[in-house]
Amino acid sequence: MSVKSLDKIYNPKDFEHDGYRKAAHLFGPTGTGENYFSLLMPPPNVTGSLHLGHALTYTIQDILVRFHRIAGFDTIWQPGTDHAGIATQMVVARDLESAGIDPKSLSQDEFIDKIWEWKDKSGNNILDQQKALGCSAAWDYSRFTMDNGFCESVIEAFVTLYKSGLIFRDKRLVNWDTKLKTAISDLEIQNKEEKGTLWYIKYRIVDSSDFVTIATTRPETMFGDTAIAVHPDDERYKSLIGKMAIIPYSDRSIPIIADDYIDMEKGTGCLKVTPAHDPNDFAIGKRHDLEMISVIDMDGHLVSAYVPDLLRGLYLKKARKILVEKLTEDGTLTKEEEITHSVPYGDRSGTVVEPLLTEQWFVDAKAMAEEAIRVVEDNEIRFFPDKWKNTYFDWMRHIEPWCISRQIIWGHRIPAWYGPNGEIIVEKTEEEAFLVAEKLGIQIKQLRRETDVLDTWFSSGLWPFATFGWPKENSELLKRYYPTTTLVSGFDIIFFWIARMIMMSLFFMKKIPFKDIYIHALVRDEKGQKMSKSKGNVINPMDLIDEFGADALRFTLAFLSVPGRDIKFGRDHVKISRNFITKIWNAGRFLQSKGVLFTGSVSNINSKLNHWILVKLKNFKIEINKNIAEYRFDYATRNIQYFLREMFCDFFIEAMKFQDDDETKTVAGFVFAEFLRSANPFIPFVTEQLAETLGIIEDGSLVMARAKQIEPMNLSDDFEKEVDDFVELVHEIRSEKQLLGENNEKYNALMQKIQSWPGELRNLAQIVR
RNA sequence: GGUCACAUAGCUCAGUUGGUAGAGCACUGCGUUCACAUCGCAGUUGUCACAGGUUCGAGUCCUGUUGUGACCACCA
Repeated sequence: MSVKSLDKIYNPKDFEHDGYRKAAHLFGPTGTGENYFSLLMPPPNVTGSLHLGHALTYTIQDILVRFHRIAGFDTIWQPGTDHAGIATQMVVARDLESAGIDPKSLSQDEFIDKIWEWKDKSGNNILDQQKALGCSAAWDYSRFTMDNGFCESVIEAFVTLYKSGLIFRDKRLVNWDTKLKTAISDLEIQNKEEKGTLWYIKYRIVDSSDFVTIATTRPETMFGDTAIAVHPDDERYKSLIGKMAIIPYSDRSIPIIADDYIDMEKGTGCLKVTPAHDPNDFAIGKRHDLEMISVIDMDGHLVSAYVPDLLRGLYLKKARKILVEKLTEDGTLTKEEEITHSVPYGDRSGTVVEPLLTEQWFVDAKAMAEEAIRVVEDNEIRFFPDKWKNTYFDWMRHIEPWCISRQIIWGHRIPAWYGPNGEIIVEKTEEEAFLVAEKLGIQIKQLRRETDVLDTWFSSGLWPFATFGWPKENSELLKRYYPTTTLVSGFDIIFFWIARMIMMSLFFMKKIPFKDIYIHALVRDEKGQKMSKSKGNVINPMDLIDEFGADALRFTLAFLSVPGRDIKFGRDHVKISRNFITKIWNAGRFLQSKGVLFTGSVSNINSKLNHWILVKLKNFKIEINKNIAEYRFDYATRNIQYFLREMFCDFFIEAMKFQDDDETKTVAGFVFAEFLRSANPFIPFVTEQLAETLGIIEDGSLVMARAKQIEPMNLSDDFEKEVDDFVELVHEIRSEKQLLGENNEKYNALMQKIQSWPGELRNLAQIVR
């Protein structure tokens, strides 16, 4: 509904805000002009629906984009979605199950088709919600991390990194998710504090009746032990070093070795070393060149020829229970102790993660991190707030090889082929791989294509340049909009995404991907607790938009965005914002009823009142521009409130009721129009609706998004102080009247003063009332 | 164990180079006068966590303590 007259009170439900639809074609880049502003939208997972965290991050991004667009920058806000490998595959599998379909009964291709179906449905859902929030992204340029062009980018990146020696294949200890049956990276692990048991177990010394006692929380892994380690200076065990010990229920004997890593205080001071199933033991194993014996399979069963028949093939938990019973029975287990320790869980699956020895693909992150650290040290890339760079450095300086292969089906398939004798061929296409194979004398039918896919974050890491057409040589978008200007993100993906983008961009583009990184807060509930489905305290932003309007939600989120502090979000805040937006609406109604014209030019101002409001407007614009440039959106919303309420409504509009000559009306129209422009990034729907209805912009073509910046006039501050004094006197008189009534000496004196105020302002004394 | 935050009115929070403590909500009183009751006008509310120090002067700077939270590492 388009309103010509603002004859009713603002209610978000009454307006469809079709200004958004009309302006949508203007959201893309123009490709012209000197300055550009380029912003990447962190691609939401295709599985997702909008939550308040999204609403916050998109609001901040849209504020930046609209602000720069209005200021005349050529602006691109690059949107898209992420295929989110594991997460999506899980959600779709669950969806199929609830529809009575067993995902395992589908072929791989059928399953992938189902995922694409889901993606189309879910992707649109997110898009609609982003639009409802008012996001002015370059929708026509939207990308998906698995669209055709992006697939090419990923292949190119992988092959280039491989041939540069930065991607390698290796047999290492990786985090294995026994439920999803895939490797996952260190970042995808959540450690949880848990109660557990520490078991003390005796190992007999070979050719002796003596024992050595170790303490362990995982007795079932003892069949993979290949040493017992003690500290070289430990007087208790010095004499044992070099001797052999026998693993219970096994005829296998293992050496007792000395290693500095051992802590004499912990447990018994003797550590069973299981290199294939523990990262620290793996390191010890490497140092001492120990055998690595795997006794756990990829489903989480205890397997291996070294495992006694009784336990072989059982799930770990079951095997542990039986083993502990047996050991207790025959006195090999001497002590049990309750302890709390932390246990690694898979982020997505929620099951215990097993360190397993498998062949995987890795990125040599250490090599790539060097330059990525330097650009932040040298302030080529800056964090806002600054403190986050410490978090970044901390991780980057201790970075480990990044495991990028996943044993799932939804994702970018690794472009590698294996020959019959362990040859590895990595090429962009099958044809090229075949050519290489021929040269090596390998028959094509002997080649086996890698089935693993890449970690989702490998493709997301290419987002800053792949979205703009890389590796195409002639990409105009890449030339014009890379590097991007700013990145807006939550702290939770500094490692997952931001660090990877910086490393990838520096390698492939030889230039930083963005100059500023704005890290926003986490949205919590009113009590400061994390919002989660299980707690039932999740607030759906769409409900808030329905009830209070997107403008109110946006304004609230910006208002609460204090750097370095989490947001405690309550719906009362949104209501307050809605009330303020009503205030703007009503100011517009008043001006319209006064017959104000909004297109007049302002020059040769005579009235002090008008001069005053213009100075206040100028200051307001300076302040808000400064605050947005410094990412202080909380201050900016306060600027908006203060100017509109205290300056414009409470004094200027009230004064207008006694001074409504043509000059004042022209100034009022000018000031209000300029206010709407400044507030538009925060309050797009209502400002656009008002601008259209009041004739500030041409009807039917909402070019608010491209409004010309009107340079602040060269105003002197001459009259500012006098009117400020006058305003203060008005407050003083009202206060006096309220406290002591109208018949007292002080009140009379103040009234006398205001009524004999020299010059123009005397007429405004009536404002006291 | 390491790192980083935070602690200001009943509540949520500002306080940007050290100079008489602020806003909104809540609460109290008044008010429907040419926008606005989704409102206006006016008012009440503080050992700025604690203890020291620097300074003419500290919410602000320094040290320590307590409490809360986050992240990283370790966990035999």
